[in-house]
Amino acid sequence: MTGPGQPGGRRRYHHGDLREALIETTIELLGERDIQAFSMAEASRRLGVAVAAPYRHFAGREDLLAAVAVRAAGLLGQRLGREAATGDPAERLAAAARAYVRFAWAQRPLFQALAGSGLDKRRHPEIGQAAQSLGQVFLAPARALAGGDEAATARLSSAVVATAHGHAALLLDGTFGPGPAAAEAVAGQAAAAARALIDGRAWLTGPQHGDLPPDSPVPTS
Amino acid sequence: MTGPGQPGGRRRYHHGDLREALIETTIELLGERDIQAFSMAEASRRLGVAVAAPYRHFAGREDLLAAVAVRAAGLLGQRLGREAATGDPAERLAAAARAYVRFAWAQRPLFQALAGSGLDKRRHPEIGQAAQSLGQVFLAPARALAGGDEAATARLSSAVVATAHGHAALLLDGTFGPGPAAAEAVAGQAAAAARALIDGRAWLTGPQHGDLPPDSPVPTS
DNA sequence: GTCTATATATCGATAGAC
DNA sequence: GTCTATCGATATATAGAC
Repeated sequence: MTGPGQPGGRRRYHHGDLREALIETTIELLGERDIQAFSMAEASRRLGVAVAAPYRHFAGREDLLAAVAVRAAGLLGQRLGREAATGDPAERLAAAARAYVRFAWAQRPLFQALAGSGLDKRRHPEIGQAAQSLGQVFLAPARALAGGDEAATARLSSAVVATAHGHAALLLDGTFGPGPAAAEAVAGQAAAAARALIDGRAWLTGPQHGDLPPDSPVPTS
Repeated sequence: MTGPGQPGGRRRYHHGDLREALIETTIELLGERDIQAFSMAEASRRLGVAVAAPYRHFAGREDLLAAVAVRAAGLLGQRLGREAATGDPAERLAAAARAYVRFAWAQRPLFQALAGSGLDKRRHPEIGQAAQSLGQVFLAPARALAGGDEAATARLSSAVVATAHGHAALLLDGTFGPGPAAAEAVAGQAAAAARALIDGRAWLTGPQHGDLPPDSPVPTS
């Protein structure tokens, strides 16, 4: 769909769904440079539209990134549901942790829009809403392991989510070393850590620590 | 030390250590607005110097933020060393995880400069270097628990660091709910998760997963 | 309704004067 | 070591063409 060589860059967009084109181009750009360096102007330039055109569809840079984050939450939810669908509860929880890290690596730009964009969650409740269903993938097997105790369920689920998130964040960080070789190893580490947490979950369900809110399972900025 | 009311903002700096003043003002600004919104110009304005002055001391925005990150690594290392100094190895590891989360909450701007600034680690090796000593606080007790097995030591230490980091990131994210009430509860959760990981560490030391680099313990961007 | 053209303001960074 | 002046790039807002 690239138009004939206009001066000043490829013009892949003519007239159509600019909103959708902007989301796709943003994902593309997030894969090339840091999310902090993303700009509406560059997205406009790549699409061959005026820099002001996106403001007809998004109030600003934050709104566009929030739309990408919502999309990321949906895709991550699909992947978690797919990879953590079978097995006993412990296996499903470990598979969810592994899938979380795998998604962060394979879809780095999307994951960063969801969990590393610094978006203010209160100004973009649609992200938290889209992420809410993600938490169910962790909560359901945790509930089975906690034997119906909702407080214990929340603590186990939160611990596994935090562990998976921490592994993903440090992997993208380069803390676990460069290169794709580390990715699958870290995903396996996250799954193993989840199994370890399950084995030692008596520490999590003890009465010595303050309660956590029961519905707080997913990163959003 | 505020000078007499000059027009256009408080002038706290006259002639002296501009480099140090910039680092302190940057930390102050990071506490007021998002790190993404930090600008050299605003730091200059607040100090009452020209916008070009900082470039005598820092090559650019990234260099200034990297200097703040190095300072953050030092302070975090001090706090970890202080709070994880006593007790048996399991207690020290759990205390390190708790202290990690507490630092992230209490020194949010510094922690974000260290772990959430998106700095390219390869372009700022001094950050990784400053963070290296941090890893020792986790590695030493992990080594005692792993009985001298270096691969097992690295896996246990990495898992605890990742879990602590995940709890800290989601806490700052707002995922665990707003307000300072959540902070200490999450810190306790991270400590409990560390104990659970230790209890279930047989899962981490199994031969079924790929090795991780033995010296990769700390977040840097 | 959708997009272009344009104006204003701010930021990062550089060059040269003091 | 700091300032003035300036450049290029950017976000935002407005007015008007299609």
